[in-house]
Amino acid sequence: MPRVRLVDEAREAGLSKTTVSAALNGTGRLSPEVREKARDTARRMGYRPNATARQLRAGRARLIGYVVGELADTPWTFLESPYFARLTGATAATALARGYAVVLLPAGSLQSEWAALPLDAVVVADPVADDRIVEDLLAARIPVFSDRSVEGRPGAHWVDVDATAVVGQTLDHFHAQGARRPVLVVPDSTTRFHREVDAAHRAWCAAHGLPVLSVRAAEPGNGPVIQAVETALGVGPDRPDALLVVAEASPPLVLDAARRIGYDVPGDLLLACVSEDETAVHTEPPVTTLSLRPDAVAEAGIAHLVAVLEQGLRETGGALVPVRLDVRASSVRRG
Amino acid sequence: MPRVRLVDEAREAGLSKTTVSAALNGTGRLSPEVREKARDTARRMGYRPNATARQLRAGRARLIGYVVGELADTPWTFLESPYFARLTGATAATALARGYAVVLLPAGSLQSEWAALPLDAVVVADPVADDRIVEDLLAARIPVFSDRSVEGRPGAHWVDVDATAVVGQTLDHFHAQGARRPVLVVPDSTTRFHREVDAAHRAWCAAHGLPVLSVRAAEPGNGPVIQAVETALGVGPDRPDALLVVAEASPPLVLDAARRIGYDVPGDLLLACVSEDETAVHTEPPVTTLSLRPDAVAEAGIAHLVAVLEQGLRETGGALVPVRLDVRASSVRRG
DNA sequence: TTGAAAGCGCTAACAC
DNA sequence: GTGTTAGCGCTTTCAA
Repeated sequence: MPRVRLVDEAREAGLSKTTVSAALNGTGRLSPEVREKARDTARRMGYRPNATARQLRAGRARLIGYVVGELADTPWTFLESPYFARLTGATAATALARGYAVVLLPAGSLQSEWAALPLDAVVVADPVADDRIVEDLLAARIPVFSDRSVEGRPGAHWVDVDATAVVGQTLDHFHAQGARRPVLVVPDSTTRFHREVDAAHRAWCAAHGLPVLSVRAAEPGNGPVIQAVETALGVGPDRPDALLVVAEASPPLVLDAARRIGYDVPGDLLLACVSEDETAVHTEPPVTTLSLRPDAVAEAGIAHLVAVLEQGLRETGGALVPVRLDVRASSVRRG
Repeated sequence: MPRVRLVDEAREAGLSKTTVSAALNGTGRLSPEVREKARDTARRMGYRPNATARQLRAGRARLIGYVVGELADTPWTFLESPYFARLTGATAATALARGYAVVLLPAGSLQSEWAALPLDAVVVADPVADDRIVEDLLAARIPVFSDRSVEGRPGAHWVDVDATAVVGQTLDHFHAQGARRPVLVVPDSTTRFHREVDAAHRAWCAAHGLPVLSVRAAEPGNGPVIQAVETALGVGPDRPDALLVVAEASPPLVLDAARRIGYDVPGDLLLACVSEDETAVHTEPPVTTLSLRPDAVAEAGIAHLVAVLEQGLRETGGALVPVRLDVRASSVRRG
């Protein structure tokens, strides 16, 4: 039993394709009776327009690709990071609300994987340095939306997190709580974000006349980061009095590590993690987090994308999305 | 500058559409020179076939929808669960390898949200009880792939996790380690999986002549589950000697909770969590986990989907995917 | 107010 | 071997 087509239902209703199409789409000038009749017949026959045919006619498929760089080696691990999980969900939801569907693409996918898809644009959530995908997409004249690392390339647009604010807000908060030896833990990755955090940290310390204390985790992921935390907290006679972890590590694990080394949080050590992980709320004490606002990033990105696609917006400076510090007991001096 | 079409490049190469099409698709019988010439011209002009037109011709878009039930109230929170994160990634990767792209759909989405998409099938990862989406899809004659709860409905196919094995393997392991008062914590949800776990637990306890100890968390999510853990471990004079948490809760949080109440793990209490969360490896001691094998579920599901779509496979019994117990120090008696 | 016909870009019979 | 042609199912001028 083949699917009901527009012609089928037109014939059944004794009308023409044109009339039925207009009736169902609410276009054209038709008498109410005819419109009603067409709709009735459609319902009765279970007619559903063929999406592909419509897309062909329309010239666009309202489909956007979504690529994320892999964390560690395994593609898709990214989704296990609360930040990317939320970014992904928020992107899909926002896009859908604007009439665009999102298809998931693995990082490092080849032309052959996405060439068969009618993509209007592609969002590259976290471009991996050596990934060819951005160039390939631009060469295929598919608009790319990514982070600031694509800035300046024709056809590429960006939205990014304000890395300077990340460091500034947290260290200002530590400072206000009396900390004078804050230490930073950040992965030794080539990601633009981590480089910016590092730079912002140096600048902040210089501006405040404090020593630049920082430890780089060998790579992202809980294992290496926890190790780096242990290193950071173990240093010499002058122990740090505050710790900022910018690595999406599990807050309970970081807290446990600090305790194992003999710190009381927040007594001897103020703690804050850049993380979207809700477990931070459930530890004892709850852990202060700095949210990168994946939902806001997604919204800004999709808004930008829609503007470019639908109003042919050409050059814009991109957008820097603000972050949010959620102060909890782990970074508040008891008094 | 409009996009290069097949006709454009045919004219440029001095060939017909047919010839060029055949040359690029590797079909038909063409002289090597002609084929090469066509390919050259295509490359030179930057010709890329229009995906929508191909789909229309082919009759299918090789696009599948992917819907997940929301955890708590917020749609998309699911992605923050390591299980669903991996299931999602594995589904997308497996599907893509088979030539199908996956589009992300929010739970509870209306017809209007997916009707405009040329979906060949839809995967419903975790059907929410009162979600109309499954009926709507089936009514639209779109094949649905989901868990066992759709069993028996025409057009619906399933793959599921073996809930009995989840409970059996873990409790057998506890029992072998000498535990005689294992307690189960499971969310009080209407999810089929949780109901099955509950039933399997009763059956196992009855079969082994042990008391049925269990506590239901008010809902999924770390907060309620940790509370339930506290309740479970606090009970009366006969304290439990083993704890199984089937709720995708954060292993470090569960461990910390047990400690706060005064348990030594694994001294007084053996601990295992059903979880894909890799933080389990990094606690002290590391936490035993039972993996629901989201990657295996995805593979089985997509294999099934492809068989149905491409070989018109009709009735099959569905598949039960095995689970994997990763024994770590938290559930091994010292000594 | 309604209908006939062209055409979106591609592929595959079928003729040459 | 290569080209001509007829659609895939839909929307939309344009004519009646």
